[in-house]
Amino acid sequence: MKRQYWLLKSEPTTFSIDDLLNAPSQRTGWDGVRNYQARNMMRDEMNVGDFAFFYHSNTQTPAIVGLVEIVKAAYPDPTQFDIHSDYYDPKATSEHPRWFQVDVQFKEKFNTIISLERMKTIPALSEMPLVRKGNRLSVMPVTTFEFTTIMDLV
DNA sequence: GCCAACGTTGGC
DNA sequence: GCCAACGTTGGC
Repeated sequence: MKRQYWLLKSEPTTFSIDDLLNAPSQRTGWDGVRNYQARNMMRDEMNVGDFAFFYHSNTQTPAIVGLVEIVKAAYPDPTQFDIHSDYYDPKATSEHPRWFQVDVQFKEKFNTIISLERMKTIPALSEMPLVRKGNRLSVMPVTTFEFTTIMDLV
């Protein structure tokens, strides 16, 4: 199957690339996604073997900071059932889970981070939802062209 | 099913 | 901390 590319946003104060670097097996469940469009992409389109950029949002310098690989396809996000979790969803049941996550594996932490500011100046990246004002999607597709363009900047 | 009110995201 | 964008909720 042809490898697809994605971008995953995370607030570094919640979960950073270093948290992933230091995680057991450098692997984690990408939990907490609570947006239907983002969920649908994870659940319906992401495949094991796909690559995703790790993006730090809501921070001083928003930027792509690394690369991860999807190592487990979508399954119910356990935090939706955890009453003590910030991500608890009272309307979700194990019979009818509402939210899904994938597992990601650390691949690379970039020596050069690719800031949002820089990406906005690159014409080849102008179609990315990321660089458009007001975009809030936390999971978004990246084209092969955009992927190689960004990897050439690293 | 419309749409106003409200809440959240996330850059700045 | 502000606020634009936009998703969600709930009254009707």
